[in-house]
Amino acid sequence: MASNKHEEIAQAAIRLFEKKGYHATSVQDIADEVGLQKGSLYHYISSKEDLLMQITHQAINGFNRNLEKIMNLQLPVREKFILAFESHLNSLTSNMSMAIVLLREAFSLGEHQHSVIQQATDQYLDLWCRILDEGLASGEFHHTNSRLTALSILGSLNWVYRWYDSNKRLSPNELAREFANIFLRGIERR
Amino acid sequence: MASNKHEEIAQAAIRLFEKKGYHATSVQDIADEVGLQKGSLYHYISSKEDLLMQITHQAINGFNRNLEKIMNLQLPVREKFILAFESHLNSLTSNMSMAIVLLREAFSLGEHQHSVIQQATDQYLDLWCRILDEGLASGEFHHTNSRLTALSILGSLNWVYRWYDSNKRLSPNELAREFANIFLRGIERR
Amino acid sequence: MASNKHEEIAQAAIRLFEKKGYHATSVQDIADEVGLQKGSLYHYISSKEDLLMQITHQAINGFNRNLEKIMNLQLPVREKFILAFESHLNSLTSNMSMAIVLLREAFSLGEHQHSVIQQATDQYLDLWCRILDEGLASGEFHHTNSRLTALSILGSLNWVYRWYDSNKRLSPNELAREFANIFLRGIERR
Amino acid sequence: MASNKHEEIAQAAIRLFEKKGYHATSVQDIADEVGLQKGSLYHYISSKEDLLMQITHQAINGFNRNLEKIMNLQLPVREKFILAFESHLNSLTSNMSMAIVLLREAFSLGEHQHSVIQQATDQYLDLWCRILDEGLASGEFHHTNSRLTALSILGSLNWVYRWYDSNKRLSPNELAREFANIFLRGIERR
DNA sequence: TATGAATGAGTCTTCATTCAT
DNA sequence: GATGAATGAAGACTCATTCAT
Repeated sequence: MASNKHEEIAQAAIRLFEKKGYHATSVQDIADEVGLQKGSLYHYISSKEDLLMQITHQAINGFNRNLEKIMNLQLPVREKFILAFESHLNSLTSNMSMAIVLLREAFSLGEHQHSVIQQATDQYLDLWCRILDEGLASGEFHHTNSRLTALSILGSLNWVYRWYDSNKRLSPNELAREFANIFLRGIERR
Repeated sequence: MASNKHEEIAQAAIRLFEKKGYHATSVQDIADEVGLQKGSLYHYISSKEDLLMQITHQAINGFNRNLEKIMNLQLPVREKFILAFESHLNSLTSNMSMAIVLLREAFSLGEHQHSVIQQATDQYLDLWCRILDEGLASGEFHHTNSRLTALSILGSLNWVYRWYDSNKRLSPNELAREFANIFLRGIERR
Repeated sequence: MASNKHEEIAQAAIRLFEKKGYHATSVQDIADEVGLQKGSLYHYISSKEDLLMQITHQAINGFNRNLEKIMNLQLPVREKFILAFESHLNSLTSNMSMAIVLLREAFSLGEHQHSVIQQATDQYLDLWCRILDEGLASGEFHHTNSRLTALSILGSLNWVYRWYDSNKRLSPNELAREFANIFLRGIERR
Repeated sequence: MASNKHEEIAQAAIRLFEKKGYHATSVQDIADEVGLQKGSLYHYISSKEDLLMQITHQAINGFNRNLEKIMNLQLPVREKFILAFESHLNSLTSNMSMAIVLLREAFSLGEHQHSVIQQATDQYLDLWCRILDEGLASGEFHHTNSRLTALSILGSLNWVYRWYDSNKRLSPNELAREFANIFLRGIERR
């Protein structure tokens, strides 16, 4: 379990990376935010990049864990499908900054680290494909290229951070249902 | 009209910004790519940020122009809708690097410049909303929150740069039709 | 008398200073090697430089003590001369790392500390001069500038750490006799 | 041919590396010495280590070149031998600072770079061995382990930087002859 | 138009040392 | 004795930009 300070630093980094971007955030900025000297940070992190890695890793893992839980439920595909939308948007909006860092800044990781995140992201895509394939197998969904459909869905959902305004009327769950409906109509057998 | 050299520089910048990201690309990198000295670049550009601005501006303008052309056609909404998908994906894939810079790096612009791009992006969203509203008015599409639907669509389409592989079987137009179908089924009246 | 821990730390420092050099060795490195925390080291040492001082001091003292013992023997100069070579190379090779730290890193000491070492080193040179002068007085050695000769000898002997390989065929005593022979022939009266 | 500024920087570095040591000399120190900003130095050097590399490389090359010239002369071995001593001490004392950097600081180079210098140093040793072998072949020198003898000689000569005071009565050539005599008597056939 | 020298602020990171617990 | 958090100065190096030639 990470020390309080470490968590505090991570949270500060998330805030700053979201607001200014990874590259535009200096280690000094983070230190200031936490009230430590630049050098002192290095008791808790090994490098700025490693900090980004931890954040993005934690973020993608959250998405994966939540979707896996849903996959394991004994429910009609249709309901799983809707829950998946809800899960994604709840993960996204409940810690929007972290999600933004994942979606926008992971690219700044070094090749190796980036590939680790990429792999976890691919896993997430697979989970979505599995839902679609289940629906196909059960006859509830008509035939589609499930990977393409999943990518379409994920695009819609991930784009949300670019425009979602949490003070607005739409709750994450409401939005999830709106989006789910569009896609459900698009793929359900009539 | 931009001199040849200026265009050459812009192209080099696009390539590099796409490959390494805006911040990770140095002015030196660009100069090397063009075969000029760092200092000489400044005869053609006023700043690195300005270069990014020009690229993103040109990119978003391309998207807007192409979609406007389609809007002005005298065609059934359904066909306009499909053409819009094709237009977007052709713009995107025909100059993927530029589109990537737009979608991924515009955020690195200063506040003011960024807001200019944002405005053009909002315009683009409006065009999509207009298509959906047209369909609603003509009775072809059933009632939806058109802005939400447009955002869903744009999310799907813009996400494409994250996974699209031009060497793969799917042409931009094929992909456009696949995506259009999903959304058409989602919003067309039965 | 130094505690065990203190000795352990000194030994670790010797190893590390020899391998990486004084400047390139961090206090952290030493702490790691001993299995202590950085902060804990300071119960045993007062500073990194002081550690170096102790090591070099101990080293040069060893050389001096051993040579003094030989000087006090009642033996023909010729034999003392040879014993001196043996003494030097035994001191050097029996704790090569320490000798290397003395010969290579003493320069990193602050001015004052360095001068203390320098003084002890000068003493060592004097002992060698005395041997040569004894030989001259007894008529065994022909006339030379004894200081110059001593410096020549010490150069030969101290250079040994740069190339001596303890796994090689040559034992320190064998090497001592080889070197002693060269110089004996060089200075002995025919 | 190196620009003036580059040479100026190298000279400043030599002075500083000699006086304070490589590690204790900061890039700032060098910049100050040359009257440039820290950053400006990097127009001329690629790194501090590279600067050290250049200096040591140039130094060892000087030693090698001079000794090679002597090797190619048509002279009795005895005279070559003496010339070699003179050559070494002239190289050493004519640019003492540079020689000191070579002898004392080359160890601070990274493994790869250090091995390059080491190789050139080994070559230099070989040249000395060849002189001794020539003397052996011609019957002028009696049988010795030439490598050991060469190492003994080089030790004597390289140690000189530790005590030689140029304001003192002894010129490099005089010193060379003193040293050469010691070793000549040590190895010449009677 | 093109150069390349120069800047100076800024980057991340390291490190010897101190000190409250 | 031992810890480990904290410091603060210093480290090498990068970079966008300017400008005299």
